[in-house]
Amino acid sequence: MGTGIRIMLSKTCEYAIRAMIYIAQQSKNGSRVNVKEIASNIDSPELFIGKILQGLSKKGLLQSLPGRYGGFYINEAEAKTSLADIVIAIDGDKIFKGCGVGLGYCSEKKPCPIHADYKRARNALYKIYKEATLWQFRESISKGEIRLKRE
Amino acid sequence: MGTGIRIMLSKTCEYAIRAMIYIAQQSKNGSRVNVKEIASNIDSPELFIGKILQGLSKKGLLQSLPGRYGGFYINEAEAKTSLADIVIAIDGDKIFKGCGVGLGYCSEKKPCPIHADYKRARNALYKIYKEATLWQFRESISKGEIRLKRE
DNA sequence: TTTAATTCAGACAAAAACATCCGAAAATAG
DNA sequence: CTATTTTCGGATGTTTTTGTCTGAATTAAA
Repeated sequence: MGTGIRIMLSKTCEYAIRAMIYIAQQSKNGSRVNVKEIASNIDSPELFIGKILQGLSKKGLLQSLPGRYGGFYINEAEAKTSLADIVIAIDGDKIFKGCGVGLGYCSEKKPCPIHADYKRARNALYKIYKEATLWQFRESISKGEIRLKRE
Repeated sequence: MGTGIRIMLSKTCEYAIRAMIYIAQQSKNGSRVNVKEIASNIDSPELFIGKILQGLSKKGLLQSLPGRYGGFYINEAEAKTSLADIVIAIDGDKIFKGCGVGLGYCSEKKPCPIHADYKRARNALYKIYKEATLWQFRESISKGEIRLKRE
């Protein structure tokens, strides 16, 4: 039927995060990567991840250079970007708020039955995404601890 | 751009949960409610919530009776249904699993950098939905503590 | 300066989620 | 039994998300 609770990412966010992690890793030695290479290394549709990165580039989350031998890269400052930053760049920050049952009026003053517990759990999740930086993932990849392909 | 992390519900789930809470409340005195009444009380598209409830009825989460003076209702046993039960009926239980970064291979043996923290937060959320029953909401509504309309 | 390889921009296309329509079957009051 | 009101089932329509195509602008090597 529907899509339900998605304590997971939209495709767009998943692709964006994986691509950013990959680019951050490849940028260590200053090299640029093009969308073809990115797509094949993170298992994503090539033209789609291109579009997504163009958007993130406009917002200053990474650098891009057109033309031959061009591509995308992430500098030292940008490697401090958190997963929460990426999510917010794509969808805005309203997704880190909101009622657990979808009631618009729900608030501290008029809480729904699960309001307090839910808020605590949701904030914990936000903290996790906020503290996870590209830099941190870069280390993990170098050690061979993680892969960016889907399987 | 995309949809991002949705620590919130799809429309379908939101409608389903609000409708179930409303029906449970109205069923206290044994009366049935029809889709028109449900839709107007929870602010949802009438024909759409009808379809959703038909599905939940088939799965045994509530009762339905066709014909004049028919409608939907929830008996005492069904009032023990949790929000997690509703979500699972609509989308299956895979949504309560899955990696926080969307990596298919991510597991205890091959964890992504946020695996452990994320799992803890996700499980806390599941617990909240699992422990929130229709019965519990029924009490809150009677006391006038919550409303089911969107605003 | 030419050429090849790339990002960029905007239109287009496909798939999934959300929502509606219509006619049939069922139930009940009168 | 009849009339009325409801759910049920399947097709259809709309909107959002996801994914693709095409051509122009950009860059640097040769």
